[in-house]
Amino acid sequence: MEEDGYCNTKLGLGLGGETYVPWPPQKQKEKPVVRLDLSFTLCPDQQDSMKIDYHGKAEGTRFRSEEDHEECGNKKRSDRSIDDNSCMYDAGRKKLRLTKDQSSYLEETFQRHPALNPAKKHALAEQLNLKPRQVEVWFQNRRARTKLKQTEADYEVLKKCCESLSNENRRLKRELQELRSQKSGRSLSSSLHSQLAKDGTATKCPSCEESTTTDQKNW
DNA sequence: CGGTCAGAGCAAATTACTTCA
DNA sequence: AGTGAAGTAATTTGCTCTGAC
Repeated sequence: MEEDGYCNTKLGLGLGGETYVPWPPQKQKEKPVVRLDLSFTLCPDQQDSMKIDYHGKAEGTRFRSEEDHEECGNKKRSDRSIDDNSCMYDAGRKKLRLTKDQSSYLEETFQRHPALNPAKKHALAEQLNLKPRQVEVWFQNRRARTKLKQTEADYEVLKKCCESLSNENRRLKRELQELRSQKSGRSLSSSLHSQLAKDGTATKCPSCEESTTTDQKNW
């Protein structure tokens, strides 16, 4: 994207090869000139890579099909990273550790607004002396961490909910068991009768007699 | 106007490196 | 000093969306 400054990258790549090709290509049918790998055989050490943007990819460039990457110099899709990130580090992947200041500033920015637009990305990158790609990756990973944390939290809530429902279920089953045993021992009816005899206020529901038998079936 | 393509962004999964107990 | 686990930067893959042709 031009606003991302990758237009320059593409021009720069052209310099590494034979002939200059204007960007964008005049005709869509013309094969795009891709010499990214050749242009980046020399890799600066990490210190330098912090200063210079070596993103060879027009950021986010994707080969959409096998034909596509054949057209682009037989590069498999799995080789993209080499070109795309154009050897951010030496052949062996070295991992940059963000400083506390960088991390906390990114975190602060993320808390304010988790979305990242190109302008913000570049501003942050410049501010923190990082590459825009690094800022982008940080935000992607940060969103993934947030989501993971949320999933874990949700899981805990659901687990607790499940536990309490299970407990409630057990309690109700026990209660039901007790009621059944009381009924079968007629303890329920006798206690009811004695209660009636005592205060004489309760009136007996006419349906009770029959419901006793039907309830038994339903349970 | 609909189809195609390239470019960009993102999520998810994975890898690989660093740090720390 | 060696090691495994945890954290995280970076990569890969696949998908969607958008704009140009």
